[in-house]
Amino acid sequence: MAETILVLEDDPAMQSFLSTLLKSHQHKVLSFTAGLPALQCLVTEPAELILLDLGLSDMDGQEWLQQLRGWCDTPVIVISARHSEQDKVQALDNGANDYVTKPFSAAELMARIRANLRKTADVRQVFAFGEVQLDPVSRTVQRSGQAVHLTKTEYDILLLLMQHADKVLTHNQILTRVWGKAYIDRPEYVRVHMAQLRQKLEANPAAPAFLKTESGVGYRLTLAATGV
Amino acid sequence: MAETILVLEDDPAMQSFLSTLLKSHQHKVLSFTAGLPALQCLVTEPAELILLDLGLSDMDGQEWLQQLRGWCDTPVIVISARHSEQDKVQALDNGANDYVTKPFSAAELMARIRANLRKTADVRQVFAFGEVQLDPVSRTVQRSGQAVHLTKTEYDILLLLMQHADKVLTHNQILTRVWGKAYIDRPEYVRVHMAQLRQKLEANPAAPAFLKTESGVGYRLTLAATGV
DNA sequence: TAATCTTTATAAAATCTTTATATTGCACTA
DNA sequence: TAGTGCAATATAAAGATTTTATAAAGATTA
Repeated sequence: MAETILVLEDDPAMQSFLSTLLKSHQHKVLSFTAGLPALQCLVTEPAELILLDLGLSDMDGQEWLQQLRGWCDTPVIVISARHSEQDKVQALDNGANDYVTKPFSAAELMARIRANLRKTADVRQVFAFGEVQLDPVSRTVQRSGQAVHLTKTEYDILLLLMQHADKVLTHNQILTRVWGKAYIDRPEYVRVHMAQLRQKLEANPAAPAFLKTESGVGYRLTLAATGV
Repeated sequence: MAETILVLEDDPAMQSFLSTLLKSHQHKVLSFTAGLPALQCLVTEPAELILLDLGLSDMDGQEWLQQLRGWCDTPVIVISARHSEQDKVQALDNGANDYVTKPFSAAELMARIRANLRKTADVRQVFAFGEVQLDPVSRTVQRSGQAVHLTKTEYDILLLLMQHADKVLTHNQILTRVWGKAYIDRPEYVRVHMAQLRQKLEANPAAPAFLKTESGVGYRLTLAATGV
């Protein structure tokens, strides 16, 4: 499964079109027609990219974008029927990464999605920290050049942390992404597997330099080693 | 002087138009009409962004892009008279970050340039006062460039104060937002944690320059340092 | 069977709450 | 205006609680 994409689109026909298109490219799709539920979803279920139609019914799309940018820097591609220069400029200055006007070609949209995902990947292209390297293509992990065997769960957690490097992932976010929504009251699952990851990847598991605990919040993978 | 932008454009009229436009927005402009000199220039003189017209005379623009991406990940905005879907997709997949077709509006181009510069500069919305910076996306706080560890409660209080900078927040408001409505008769909770925040963030905790007490009311975060 | 995940128990760490004491701010009075 | 006393605040430190780390046993899966 490729990257998760959240689609916030009012019109059912367009929503269905986008959903089909994205799924045919192996993306996981989170579909929303109203702004508030979409924001709430993003808190627990991080997406790699957001498609936003400015014409929402429950709130203004520009406002939605501003609110989102207060805490989330996931790439946003705005899709809009509004061709006016003012709308474009406002959306881009509100933090949108791209602006596509209807009608658009499916191939172009997908290319723009790839371009914007690449950028995220560029930033996180550093699928490495300290002596550890992760190759998402082969699903393998090396430490100081030596292959390290991770179980599926361990690998999934590590990949998730790396995709959101330097950010805090809450227990709920990790549980939702790795185990599923039904597991949000089992933080001990995360703890046990984090301990395993530290055993396998940290020089001193008792004083981790990269796989950090944020007490009361969750875990964070820091790319630059920090003493304490 | 703002960011340096390299313009690779064949047509003298367009080259001159872009150059004037960019300079009027305080950018430093490196102008080229041929591909090879532009590549050579980028080796020694790094640019923050590249505007590329696909219709070059000495080589194909798509090829130029491929060559560039072999070693350089500076954002590229393609400007082209070619409206065909195939050209767009190819350019984006060759590593372009955006694609603008002629004719375009100057305001839109500038907005797209800002959007593409933003991610390089990683200019997220950060709250700041004095030497302290708070990044809500990564949930981190720095003081004079050094990471400062705040507990969950300390962070929650600081974020709340920053979201309402320069305004007074009463004990009740802070208690309600951070602990919950049941805690409105425990002002001592706030006091203890405010003292902690001052220890960690103020140069002289006993005479705070930013985290101010409003006796009998609550607390205020002032953005501009004040003596007393 | 071997590998992995789940569950449990216990120890350790981090954080929060509570308390005590010192200090400050402020209204009121002489 | 200076002084007095009360209320509000600052702060350290102890105690209590929550959260986390870790090992290891049991359950599950392939």
